[in-house]
Amino acid sequence: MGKEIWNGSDFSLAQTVECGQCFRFHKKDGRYTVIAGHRVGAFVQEDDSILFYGEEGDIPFWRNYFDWERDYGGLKKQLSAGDAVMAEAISYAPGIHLLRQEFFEMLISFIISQNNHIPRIQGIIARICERYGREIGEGYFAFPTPEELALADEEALRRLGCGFRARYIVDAVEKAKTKAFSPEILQTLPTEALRQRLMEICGVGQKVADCVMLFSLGRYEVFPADVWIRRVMSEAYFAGNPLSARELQQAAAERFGAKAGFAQQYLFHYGRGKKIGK
DNA sequence: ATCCAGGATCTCC
DNA sequence: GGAGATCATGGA
Repeated sequence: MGKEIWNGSDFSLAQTVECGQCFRFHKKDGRYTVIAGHRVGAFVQEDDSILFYGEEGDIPFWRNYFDWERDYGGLKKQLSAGDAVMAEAISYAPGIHLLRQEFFEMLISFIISQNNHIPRIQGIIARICERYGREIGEGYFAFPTPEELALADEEALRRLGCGFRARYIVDAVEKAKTKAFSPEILQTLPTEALRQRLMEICGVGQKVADCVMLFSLGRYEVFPADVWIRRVMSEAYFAGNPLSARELQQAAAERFGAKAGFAQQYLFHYGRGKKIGK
């Protein structure tokens, strides 16, 4: 029997897990098994109640992981005010929370994400974990640490399907082993300096850096702009006209300010789900 | 089968 | 500093 570990509105387990921000979960008749770092937990949602099946001691971790303490009701109200497109995007999936994921896992995962499909990204990450991560019970594998993934050379990563991203991962792992790229040190940097530091890694451009900052370092003001976000922003606010990266970032900053990262996730899931602009 | 994906890099102007 | 080709791979 599951233990109720959360009860509240403004949260959907399915929407949060399936909106494209995390890649390691399995769904089986309404029950989501989520793997985060070296932890695995299973969850079922019944109305506003979240039931948990897993290690009792991990509950504080999962409460933080799902970002349950934040006032999403107030956040959504603020983002929707005077913005019909944003309001529609939020109503499309009003239960999305931004997960608080692990730094190294996000770094490698979003390097893999470039010019790639989400199902394929999930497959590559799963193979990396099975090959280099340690087993954490009944067929589940932790995401490898930088030291563990350092055992993989470029050729081995290519065999797992990484393609041209293999050498990017090698460089990312090499840097992630150094203190300068530890999340603790990175977290001391202001956002722009942090972005530039991450972009020192070969294969990390602004989009990947922004995803890492948003999903693992709590930089909620950043606005990762992928193909779907470009389409949605173009359709929603610029009458379908293409816009430069600078124009897009400026529009997001003006409209969404310090909450741009949340806006981005609602817009991304909405645009991708409804194939806006495609 | 052909297209394309939560882009980044390299080249060339 | 901006536009265009190129990069591996396999799901759709």
